[in-house]
Amino acid sequence: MGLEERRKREKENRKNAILKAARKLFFDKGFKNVTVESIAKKAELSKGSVYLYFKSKEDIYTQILLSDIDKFHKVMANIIREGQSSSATLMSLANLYTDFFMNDRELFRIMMNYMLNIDHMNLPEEIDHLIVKATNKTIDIIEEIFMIGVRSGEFPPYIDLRQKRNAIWGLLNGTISLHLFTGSEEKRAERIRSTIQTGLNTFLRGMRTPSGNGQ
Amino acid sequence: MGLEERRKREKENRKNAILKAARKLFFDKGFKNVTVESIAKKAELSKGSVYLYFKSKEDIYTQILLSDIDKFHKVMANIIREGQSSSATLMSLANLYTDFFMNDRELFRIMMNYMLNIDHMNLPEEIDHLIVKATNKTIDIIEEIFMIGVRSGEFPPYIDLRQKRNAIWGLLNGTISLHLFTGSEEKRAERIRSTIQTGLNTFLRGMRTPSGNGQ
DNA sequence: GACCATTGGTCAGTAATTGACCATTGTCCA
DNA sequence: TGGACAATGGTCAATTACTGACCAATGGTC
Repeated sequence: MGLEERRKREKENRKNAILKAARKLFFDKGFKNVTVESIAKKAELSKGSVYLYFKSKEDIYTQILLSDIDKFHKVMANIIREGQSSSATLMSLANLYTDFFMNDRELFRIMMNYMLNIDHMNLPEEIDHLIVKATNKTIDIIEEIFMIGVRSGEFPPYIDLRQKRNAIWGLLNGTISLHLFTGSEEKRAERIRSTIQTGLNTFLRGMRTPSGNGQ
Repeated sequence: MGLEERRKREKENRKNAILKAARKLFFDKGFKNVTVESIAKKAELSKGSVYLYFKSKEDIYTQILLSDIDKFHKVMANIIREGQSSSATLMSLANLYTDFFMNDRELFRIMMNYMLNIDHMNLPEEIDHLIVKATNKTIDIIEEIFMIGVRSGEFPPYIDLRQKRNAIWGLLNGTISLHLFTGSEEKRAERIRSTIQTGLNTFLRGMRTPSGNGQ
């Protein structure tokens, strides 16, 4: 409760106000279409003040990305739980993954761009690396879930892990892409979730039935 | 959500932080024993800043008094309700009155001082006047309640209103004085409330029974 | 390829905050 | 009694935070 402490706290608050304003704008309009002036306005500050807290527009952007990637990892970290079937785990992964990117369209767009090598935006090396890592994280987790399923006998032992993993990853991201940037806001969450849920269920059923022998 | 508006809001917040800190200190220690430096510390500001928002220590004090007197009037304003016996009204007045001053000992002390002409503290004329007015307010309300009670037949018509009114006022403030500045904090509220409640009930019973004929 | 609009970034000017300092007052002790 | 001293209300020059007019670079248009 000191005086120095109060000033530090207020600085932190200012910075957060800018980040909050910027996040919303970036995620609504994308990096290029947001002006620093508009961020300042939304944060109820002057443009000059924004530059007291961040050294560039890009700096704001990368700090948001870093913090969101961090959140992403936290969300993904505890997906795999004891005593839950791999199918159920995959389903909860799909739901969490969808929910996360529903609230962070910009990050999704960026990850997709990286995946597709469209546009590396000239972000610092370090950020590049982290984004790639975050992108791969989901793939790794899906593979891990499949391995657990095979080990427990839930899935046949002869499946091609890589293939299944990629199919699921594609299903997830393809569906999200399709819905996230098209159509109206209304009931978007429901549409994505139900599409993914039925798709995933169908796929898993296919894996377990003898006719669809996992190949 | 403009920029000018934000600054205005923040000024208001600063001022309120000072008032909040000062109120607590004044009510704990009394005007004389509080230093401006201590107010500043508690509000996490420098002494200089306090003087940006208030022109003197006394100014802080009177602003708190004014705002508290205002609150007091708001609390007292709606005591009298249709369809409630005068006894019940008196009881709720007693409870509200007690609760109010439990949280504002300093104001109580000041009002008592004024009543007893002990110390007028050199507050501006205007404040003096308001404090006297607030003090008298309670007396007037008690009298009004008695009059309603007489009119409705709840109390005998021959009672001396002034006498009864003064007795109740004395009971209230005497009890609060006794408890508010002595003994331990623990269960103080309960002690005051129960003392006043039984005292008031006894008094009212006395007024209604033929033997205690209201004189 | 000249003009213009837009916008990222700068910086001199302004506002808010600080705390060392001063003047006054009350206290204590010789 | 009076003077040394501590405590504290109030001031103000120095520091820190914030602002917005301005500049330079960029991209679009005719």
